[in-house]
Amino acid sequence: MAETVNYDHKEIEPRWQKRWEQDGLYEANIDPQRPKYYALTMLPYPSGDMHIGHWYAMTPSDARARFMRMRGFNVLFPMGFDAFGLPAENAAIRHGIHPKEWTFANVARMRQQLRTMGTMFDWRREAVSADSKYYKWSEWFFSQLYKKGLAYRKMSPVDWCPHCNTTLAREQVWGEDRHCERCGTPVIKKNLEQWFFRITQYAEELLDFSHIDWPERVRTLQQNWIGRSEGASVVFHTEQGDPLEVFTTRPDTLWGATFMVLAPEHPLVKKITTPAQKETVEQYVLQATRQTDIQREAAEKEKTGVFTGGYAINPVNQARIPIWIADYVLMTYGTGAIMAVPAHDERDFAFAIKFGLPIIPVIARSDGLVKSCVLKSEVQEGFEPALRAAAIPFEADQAGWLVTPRLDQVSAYREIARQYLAKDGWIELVGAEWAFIFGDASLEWDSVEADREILQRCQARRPALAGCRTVMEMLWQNEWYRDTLYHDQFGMMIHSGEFSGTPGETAKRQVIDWLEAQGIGKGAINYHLRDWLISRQRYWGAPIPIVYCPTHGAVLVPDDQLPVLLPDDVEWRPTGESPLKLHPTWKKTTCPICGGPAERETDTMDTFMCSSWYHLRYLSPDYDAWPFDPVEYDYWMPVDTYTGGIEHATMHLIYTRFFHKAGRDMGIMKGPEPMIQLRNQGIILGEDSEKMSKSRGNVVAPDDLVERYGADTVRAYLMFFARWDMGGPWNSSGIEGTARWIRRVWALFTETPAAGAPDPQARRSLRRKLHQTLCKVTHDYESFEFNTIISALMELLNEMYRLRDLGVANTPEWQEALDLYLRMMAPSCPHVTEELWMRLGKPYSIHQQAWPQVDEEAAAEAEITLVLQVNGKVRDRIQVPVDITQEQAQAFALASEVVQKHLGGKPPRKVILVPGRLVNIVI
RNA sequence: GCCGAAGUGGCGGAACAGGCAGACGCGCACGACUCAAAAUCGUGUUCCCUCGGGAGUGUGGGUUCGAUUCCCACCUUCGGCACCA
Repeated sequence: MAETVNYDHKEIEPRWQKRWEQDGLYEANIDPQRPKYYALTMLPYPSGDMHIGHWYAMTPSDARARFMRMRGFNVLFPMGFDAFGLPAENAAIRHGIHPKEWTFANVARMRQQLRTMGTMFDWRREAVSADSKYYKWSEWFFSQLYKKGLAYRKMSPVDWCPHCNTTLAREQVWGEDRHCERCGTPVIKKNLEQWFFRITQYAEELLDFSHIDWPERVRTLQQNWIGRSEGASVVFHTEQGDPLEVFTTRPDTLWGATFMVLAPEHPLVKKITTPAQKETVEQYVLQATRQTDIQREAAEKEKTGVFTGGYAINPVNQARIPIWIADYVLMTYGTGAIMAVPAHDERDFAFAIKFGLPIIPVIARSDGLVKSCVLKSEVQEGFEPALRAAAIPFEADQAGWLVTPRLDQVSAYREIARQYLAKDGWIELVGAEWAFIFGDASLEWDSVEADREILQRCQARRPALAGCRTVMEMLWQNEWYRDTLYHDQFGMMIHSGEFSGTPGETAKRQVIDWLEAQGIGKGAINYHLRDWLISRQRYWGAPIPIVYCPTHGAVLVPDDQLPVLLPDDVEWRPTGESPLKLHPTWKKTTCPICGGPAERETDTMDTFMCSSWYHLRYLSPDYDAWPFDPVEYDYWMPVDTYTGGIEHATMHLIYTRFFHKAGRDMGIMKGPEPMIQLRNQGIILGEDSEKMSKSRGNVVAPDDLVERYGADTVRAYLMFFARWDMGGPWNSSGIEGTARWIRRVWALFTETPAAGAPDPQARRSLRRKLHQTLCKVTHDYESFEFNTIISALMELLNEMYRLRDLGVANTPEWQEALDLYLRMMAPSCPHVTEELWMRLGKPYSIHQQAWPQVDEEAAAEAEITLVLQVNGKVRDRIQVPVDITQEQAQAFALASEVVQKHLGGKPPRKVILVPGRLVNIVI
């Protein structure tokens, strides 16, 4: 064996990287003989420098792709660049470099850095989205979507970043202050003609995750984002006779709809507003549309709104109810109009209390809570003893009684109330039971008319209530009642005509059926998901292949004229307008239909459009007849394993699914989903536990680490230092552990074995540990538990060091251990294992070797440690053969001195035997 | 407010399916080698203790012979959504 030399990553790593590239070791080609495996990791944006986060995302993914390759799969593991986007333009503005130049220089630099990681990327398949031979097909996909009616243009209020001078998609607006994802500037609303993709058409299908193995977290995020609500759409009519459709999730509360609210932008607002209200309404509308979202937020959710003067008819009970407008109703959801049920909707309740609109409870409380506050002046002597006699719970104070009858005591309580009521007094019950007991009558609070009558009677009796506009407002003044007045639970319907008494479980369904039978409404489903806004008023993106002709309107650029190329000579300084708009000639063109003069669309596409199909371009980046080579597609697709950050859950990961499904419906793609298995890595924070950022100065530069420790050490440390899906704060001293491990591997594998008489026991131990480790490492690679892979290998190494001193180093078992150890280590540390593999005289390359098979027999334990417990506490441990019988185990346990001592002569009451693990003696 | 994830030594983390808590590593302490340092190697390292033991996986309860693991309530941290009718 070669003389011992020190481990020198600087010599080893570049040498093997060069050799692998020369040999095309990682080139993946179609091979029908072998099962394919498409491993994909999210492509980076070429921001200039590789971040440790890129390494964290890519190297464990690479290790797993290598593992799959050793397991016999034909693995495709490609890489590319998501190269369009704002930072290129911002850099251009700041440093005066052309975005194209800046981007491609960064791509070149990052490509270099990526190569130092020792990954198995097949670079022949690299794709760069800003390359015209790539974006030609992004444009082509736009055309396909347009032809299919999935791309459309509309005037729409959109989020606009005043710093980036562009619109943003809903998911690119972050945080409570609604700031731009890229630059942090709070966004404003603008009304613009914009292009959208009709992703909402796929909302229902996107909720179906049955074909994919994705983390629960991602599925939940997508589910919430899509936000499906089941309910009914119900048609009200204005007094003028115009239909006014609303969506509600609670058709069972229809009888409690005491007013309606329209979004300020609602088209009917003008028509229903009465002359008297005209000015107020116009002012409110103006103010609402002018306000930015931040201003709306700043209002602390205090409800605002104005009455239009118009009325609608509630179709279930013909009640005439006022129509208001308020900005808490959004034009973008449902129909932009709601029926307000203030008794059972929190927002409507707040609005009604503020503006004095009537609130009628129509759903009974299901918790049975009933409250009745009785003032001394309202009752005669004997009230309290009567309560006591009936065992009705109450608290007394100077002013009176706070009575809380149980539901089964309510009728008894009503009787007492009637009996002891003072002249001109009244008593109310609130909560699960609503009643107003006057001397001459008990009034049901079941309609707006009843509300008025009850209020009048109360006000007549107590002038202090003169300021109250509704019964609920009166009750609301009593602090003690507050938690009992409003709820949004399902429950038995009350005050709802013939539906009163319908139980909560079936109410919704029954009302929907009835609405359908009556022809006034039907079951309906609504989604929070909005159509995907793709227009960006920027230069550095794929052009939207549309031409505007004065006679023919928006016309697609014919496929044979694609790509619409970006001009190089643009003025990119920020003006608030798209640089393409300011270009002197670029937008001037001719209409593809009539040949007359026409103008190009000057907006470009959201970069998420480009990244929605990059996994297809990788298949054949130079193919020019189609976005991808169908032969490659049929072999490689779908992606078997996709890895990347969870931050894309509601952006890229929804878009790419939509894209695939739309493509499938157009006959371009195949199968239900583009990516079968998804796994997310966590985020590495700075050593200060804060997000890494240049301004904080806590950024960990991978290049420095590679220089100092080598790529293998950095790779292993990234696998070892945390659970991969969790991430966590970086710890710079921890890497010493993996560095030491690799040095110890190197030392053991390059030393000349000492002669010695092999101990048969040690030889067996070595094989046992070796195959146990193999079993664990195999399992952990399969389930992405990278940290325990490295720790298992460290354990095995420690054991090998121990056994080496017992003379096993000259045995076949030792040779087997060296061989398997390197194979197991190869995916995580490709360079050092290749080097040691060569030094052991084995055939090039270790990365073309098969993953070893576990020898179950060798891995089996001969002896086990039997834990002896007394009353569930560990008292002793003994070594016993694995095949020991239950009786023997019990006998051994009782024979233990320590156990006997703890038994203290008492007989065991019970003995629990867990085969192969423990004996628990209960006394 | 709603939804989700996570709380284990000084630190990162481990524990298959209810059965030995703290694997592996960092750090630290002591020792060996060295003139010395680095590197390397060895030993120890949850806490308390009267050296018999006792306590201990965010907190408080519960189920069980036995709970980091299951159930209930709560606290803290992180992430997402947020006037979505």
